[in-house]
Amino acid sequence: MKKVSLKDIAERLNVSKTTVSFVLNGKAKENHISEAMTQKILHYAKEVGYMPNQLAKGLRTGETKILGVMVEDISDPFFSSITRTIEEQAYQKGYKIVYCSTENDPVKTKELLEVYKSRQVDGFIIAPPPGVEQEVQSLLDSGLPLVLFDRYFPNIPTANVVVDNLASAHRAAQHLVFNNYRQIAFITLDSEQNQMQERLTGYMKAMDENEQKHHIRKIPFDMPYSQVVQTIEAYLGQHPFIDAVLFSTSYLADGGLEAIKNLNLRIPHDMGVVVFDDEKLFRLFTPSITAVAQPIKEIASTAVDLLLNQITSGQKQLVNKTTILPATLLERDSSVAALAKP
Amino acid sequence: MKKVSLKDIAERLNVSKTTVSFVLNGKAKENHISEAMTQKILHYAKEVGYMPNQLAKGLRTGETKILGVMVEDISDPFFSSITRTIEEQAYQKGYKIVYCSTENDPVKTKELLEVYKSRQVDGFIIAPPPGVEQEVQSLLDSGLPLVLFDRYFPNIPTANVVVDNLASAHRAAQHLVFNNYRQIAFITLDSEQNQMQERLTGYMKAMDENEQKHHIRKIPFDMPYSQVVQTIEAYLGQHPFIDAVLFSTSYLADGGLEAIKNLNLRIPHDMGVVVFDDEKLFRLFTPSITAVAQPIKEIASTAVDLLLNQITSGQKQLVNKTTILPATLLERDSSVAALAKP
DNA sequence: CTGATTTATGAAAAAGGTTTCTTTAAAAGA
DNA sequence: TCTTTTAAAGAAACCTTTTTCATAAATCAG
Repeated sequence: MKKVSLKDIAERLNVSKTTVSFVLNGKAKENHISEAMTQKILHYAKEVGYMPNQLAKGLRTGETKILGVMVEDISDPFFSSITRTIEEQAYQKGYKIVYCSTENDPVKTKELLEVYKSRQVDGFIIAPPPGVEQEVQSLLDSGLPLVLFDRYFPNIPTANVVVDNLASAHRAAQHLVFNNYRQIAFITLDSEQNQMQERLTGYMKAMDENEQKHHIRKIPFDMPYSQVVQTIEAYLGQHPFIDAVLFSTSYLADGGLEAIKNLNLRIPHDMGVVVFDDEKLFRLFTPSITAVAQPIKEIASTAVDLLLNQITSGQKQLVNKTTILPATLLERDSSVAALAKP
Repeated sequence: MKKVSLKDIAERLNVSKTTVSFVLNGKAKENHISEAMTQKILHYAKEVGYMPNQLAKGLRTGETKILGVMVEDISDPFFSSITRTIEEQAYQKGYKIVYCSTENDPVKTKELLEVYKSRQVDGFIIAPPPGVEQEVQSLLDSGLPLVLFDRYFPNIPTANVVVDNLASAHRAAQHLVFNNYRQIAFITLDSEQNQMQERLTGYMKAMDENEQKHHIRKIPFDMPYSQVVQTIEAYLGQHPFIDAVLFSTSYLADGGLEAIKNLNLRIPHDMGVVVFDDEKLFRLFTPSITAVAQPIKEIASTAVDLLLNQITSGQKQLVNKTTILPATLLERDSSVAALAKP
């Protein structure tokens, strides 16, 4: 049951490795291998269950058929469903993926990038943490196929796929205004990443247009969950006039919902709620939670398509294109006017 | 900025590849490389940012420092959090992971196994689908380090890590009995996998001990979500006397909760609910959902430890050990007696 | 001073493929 | 009949490392 190599086959059949390699790679015809020989080799290879060693293959050809995927945290529902779709799409096209969680840590990310490069992945799909501009630029310079998603660096000409964060946040905030909420808070991460900045801008724009005050609370990025709950609880406690909250990420939303529950505030009567990123169970909540849903499948398959294009077309053409997809506001009970102000 | 190889360094420094390799692998001393030479090489390697090609290294040494992880579906919260912890643990010990979703499909799984073998992963952590006994046995035969989790094949002597499914299900059902529910249904997957069988047995044992009738509904494995909802809705509609449900997986639980909502049944008054596998948001539900929580971290780190032990100790010793971890019943509002029968 | 060690380094093989270049024999063209 | 093509297959280089073995000089024992 030991694994059989191409050399083994060649020796056993008394032919050269060359011939075997040609046949097994479907290049028999163009290299004038006789039909008899072709069949003999094919048959024997199948019989012994030959599988080429991909390391050797990758070493020689420079192609590994592996894509490196880097997300912030694979246990986050948003990222895990994106990754799932990426995996599916890539698999269909004959690619495997290796992935990792960056934890939004630039140091870890840089390490991981080196690891992936040294494993000669054929391309990258990355949700980059802040502070890795240089590394991304250098990937680009070395001509490595690369797609960023969820966030990107505006002054690096990569291929990106994101949702229209500004418009989505604006729409979400506007929706709360329509529903008669008058003191709308925006709870977000203290982050310079562009998706967060855009969501913030969208919120502020909506407030300005409606001549409402800004109520912005920025939570440090690495704060553990229990503290997030406490922090939001304290914030809402100290600002009792706030009658609605827009959460910029589902991580914050979870903490926020817990805080609201702890404060015994009734949704949507005492507090309207809209959340960035839908979660499977939000629909089943009582009341159901209004959410901005990103188009997971589209994001993932666009990213894969863009990447595979770069890979196959020898890159250097479709790059520097930011694909902006629309997000959907799922209007559910947690923000409904009729319920809010009877 | 092109990548520099060991050969490049050797040529540039006018030394042999051997010397460079020894130095860079910390084997300078034992191979009598002079301190001056050592420093020169180290310094230059750092200057040009040398990173060894892992493909070549793996090809030569047979070690890749990569672990293959196969789960049913990476977008399932249970599996994604397990995977996250596996990743963390493995990373700390210098291992990277490649993972894939088997979709519980034996054919896809067999393919993937071949892929991983041909990439020479150092070991496997697998939640196996049904029907891959032969492949698992052959992995074992070829001496490949391997750990199964979540489910396993009782007559294959692998290392396994699971929770005590029988006792957990028994405890969950018993808990419903204590809370005065009298017609308790068990909604599960139509699956021969041993974790499902054990949960079923645990439920039946509890019913028998309390002289209650079995109400078992098996849902086909590959049924799409919307149909799951319909099916459960129909089942509960046709069996109106059922006053509590134990769901054997969170996938079914999601569908079941939606069905219960559609039927306008009040939890826990009209229907007690206990769910296998906790989800982050169950705590925040109204009413909060009672769940059997598996010890994610322990499962993952036990699996990694067992695997790494096999790898480093040249395997063949700790194998054939099934580690059974306890699960926790998180008693929340969806199954509480006082609320149920006022 | 000679033979045995030790020190410091390099040459070459090996891992398992792919690919370019040859080689040999047969077929085709002149 | 002699040269040119083409068919069929093999030899060898190459991708990048690791590792065994060899070599030369220096040191040491006697």
